Amino acid sequence: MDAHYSPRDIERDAQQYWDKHQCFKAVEDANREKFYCLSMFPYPSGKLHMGHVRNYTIGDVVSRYQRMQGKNVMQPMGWDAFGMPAENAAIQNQVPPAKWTYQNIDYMRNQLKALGFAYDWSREFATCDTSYYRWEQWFFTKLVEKGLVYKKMSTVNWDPVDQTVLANEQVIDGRGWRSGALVERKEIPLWFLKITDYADELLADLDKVEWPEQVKTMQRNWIGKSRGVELTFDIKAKNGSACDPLAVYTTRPDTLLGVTYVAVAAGHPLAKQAAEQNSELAAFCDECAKGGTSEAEMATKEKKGMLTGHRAVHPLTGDEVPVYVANFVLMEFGTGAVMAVPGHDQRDWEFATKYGIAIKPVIADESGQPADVSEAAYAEYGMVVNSGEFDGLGFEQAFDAIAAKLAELGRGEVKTNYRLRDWGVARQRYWGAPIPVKYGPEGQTVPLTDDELPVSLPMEVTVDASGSPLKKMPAFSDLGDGWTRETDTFDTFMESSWYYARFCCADNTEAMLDERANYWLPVDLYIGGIEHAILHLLYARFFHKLMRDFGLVDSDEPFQQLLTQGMVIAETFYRPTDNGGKQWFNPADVEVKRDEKGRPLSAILMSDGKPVEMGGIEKMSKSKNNGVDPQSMIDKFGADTVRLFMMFAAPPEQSLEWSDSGVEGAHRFLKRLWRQVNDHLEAGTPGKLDISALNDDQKALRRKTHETIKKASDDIGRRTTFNTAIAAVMELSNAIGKFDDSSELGLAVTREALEAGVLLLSPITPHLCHSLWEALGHSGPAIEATWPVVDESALTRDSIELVVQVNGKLRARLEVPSSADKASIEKLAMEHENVQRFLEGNTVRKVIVVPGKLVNIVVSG
RNA sequence: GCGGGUGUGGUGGAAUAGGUAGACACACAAGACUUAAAAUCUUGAGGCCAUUGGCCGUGACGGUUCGAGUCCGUCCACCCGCACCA
Repeated sequence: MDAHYSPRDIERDAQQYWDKHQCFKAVEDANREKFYCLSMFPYPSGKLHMGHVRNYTIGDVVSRYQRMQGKNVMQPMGWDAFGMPAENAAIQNQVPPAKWTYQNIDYMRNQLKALGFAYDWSREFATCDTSYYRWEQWFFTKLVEKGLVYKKMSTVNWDPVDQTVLANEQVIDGRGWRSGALVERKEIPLWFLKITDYADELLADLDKVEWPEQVKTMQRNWIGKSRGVELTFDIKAKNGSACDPLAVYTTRPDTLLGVTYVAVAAGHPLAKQAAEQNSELAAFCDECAKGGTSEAEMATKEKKGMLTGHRAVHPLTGDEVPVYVANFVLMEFGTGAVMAVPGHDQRDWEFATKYGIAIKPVIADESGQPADVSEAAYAEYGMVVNSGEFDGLGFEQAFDAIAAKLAELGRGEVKTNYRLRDWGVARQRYWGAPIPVKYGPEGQTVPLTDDELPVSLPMEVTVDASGSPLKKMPAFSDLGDGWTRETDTFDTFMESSWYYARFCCADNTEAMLDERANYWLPVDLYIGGIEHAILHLLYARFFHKLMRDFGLVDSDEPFQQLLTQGMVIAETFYRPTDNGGKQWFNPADVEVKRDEKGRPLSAILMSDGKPVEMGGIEKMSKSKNNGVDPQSMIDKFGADTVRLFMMFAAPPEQSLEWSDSGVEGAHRFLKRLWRQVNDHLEAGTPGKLDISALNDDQKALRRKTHETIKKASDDIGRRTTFNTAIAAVMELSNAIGKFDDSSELGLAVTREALEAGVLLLSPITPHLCHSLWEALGHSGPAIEATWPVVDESALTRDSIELVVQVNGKLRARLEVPSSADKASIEKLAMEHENVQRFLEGNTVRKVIVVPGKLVNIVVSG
């Protein structure tokens, strides 16, 4: 072998070998246990960033490990290719989105190949391929037939200057990112999928998957199943005209007697009616329509309200309470109105305090007295008070009694509610899959038939910032005879909701899915960023159930096990632009000045030497331009070093602030391992590994070898903590370095240690290990080798170290025979000189012996 | 604001079921090799005091326990998500 480690050559050779032998082509085989390992496919934004490298290395390590366990592994890769950045690039650089996207794909595919990921490239596709989205269009028309699709009015962010719909991301401080205009909320008709029909199953089936508990919790909270009461207040209109009763939903009917006002959304009929004769109120309602639609924006903005002049009649007491319009109540959530109990809801309390509305406590605190609500609301459950016939009841009894009373009066009923809302899938954008619907001259809405599909997106297009280009293309939208085509396209979450299934049979031109999907599904391990914990994963679960109910797949859930990778985050840098926006600069182009403790103080752009603002540390993204391109690191150190360093930096689930200091250390380790194998081969030919003839040092190294196999197997196979597996192999390498024995037996022990180290590392640094395995004289490639097996007999020790504590503080270390019993350990511990010092003048109360670990002597004076 | 998470040396992190805090690295320092540098190798190191050793120390403050980085409570900081970024 070459005495010098040259990644460029060995990585090329290994990749050529895998390619030539089609090592990673996955073939269905009913007789073998399958393992479908999937990493979330990337948006082709231009270049890979470190978050991708982390994600895909994790997937590759697990795939290669499972392969060495004898599984039939499938690891595909593709492109989540529709989305806004392609349109933004088109506006900026006049490149058609398709061209831009496919160019990016070509570049990024090469980067993935250079990193040596074990993908079955024969299954690759991009979601912007007509051959992919045509099946999505087809499936959508089937969902329309099943009644799972409907159209309704919905609110979007409207930029009045650019005359276009904005994504939430494009609304910054309530203004359009490009125009700087104040964003308005606008109602337009949009297509929805009935995900709420599946809310209960989506909740219940979380119990069937092996996902991190935190992700399940987030999904449960998102679905937000609650039991409450929907009730109505009669309305006495200001001008005496007739009004429909006002419906509200509450999970706290026990506090019903504490209602002191009700609030409605600005778009609520009651608000509109009141505003007709009240210009001040009309102005307030207009103001409520300003700003973005995101929930975060709603929840953080100042709570404001205004009296409508209407009065609401309490359904139980008959008391009248005022009706407000409030900017935090939204028409599309629930009934568009809320009852307010300022005594027992903090938001209501703040609103009541601001507008001088009465606050009435109707729940007792721990003392049994009405809760003190003078400083804050009391939101705990407790005994009902100040509520007439319901006084003295607890939460459950009060809930039931008040619900029963309302039902008896015909004023309300118990209702299960979900926070989850139906999925709006229509986007007013060009670069997405066209929604396969047409509209007739008499206002008909008709899904396209099979022979009218697919609807291909026109590729020749001019994109500007003002609305969807499809709307301006009669060649696309005008079907003749008064018929027009839908110009909205699908939410890109649609494509990412079923791509995992299409990978199983990506070459099928006759059907969306075939039997191969049932061979591979569910995905055994799905790996991706924690930022997808709710939306993408929930939509994909929903889509899977839709496909199941359509007979396309057998399973209930798409992803059996989930590994949520922590974000790779980096500092962001920007300069304000003239229209109030921000121009973001890449960390690679910025120099940061730090104080003596390493904290960043200020930053300058290297190209002009002028300062830039620091925008905080955030996940690497295209929009904030803080993605670090791995390419220069690959070029300098090779793929194995980048993979090793990435896996060594932190455990997968932890977020990771990017810094490339330390990458040299990872490279140094690989060079050392290379040299160790080389030195070993030059030292002579090992003899037979005669275990019974080993001396103490040989036994010690052999024990280290098998301890390492044990730890690394557990770390990779069960814990997925690759950093500790790498540390263990580094320890083994250090032990080999200190082991100086070139006897035949010594070389045999070293050989066993080196071979174990090479195989344990091979999922992480596959190219290097491919070469080393060959150099160690094996005829088959490392990827065909089986995972090393622990020899339990090598793990035994003659003596072990125990620590002795007195009152929990470490006072001595003892070397005792492994066979020592508790009594003799206790005796040895007591006799230790330093322990004696702390026992002196004290009485021993208790001695705790934890076998193999420690002795704790509890004393008191 | 709401939901979910994280917080350990100068830095990344380790401690897996409540039992030795700081494994393994990075950076740093000293030494070896070298005309020199790089590379490589050896050694050192949480802080404070000290001779064996001691005291303090895992974001802050409390609690449970023989024993807490780990469990519980309150608070602080940061990260992720909040339905049109993907």
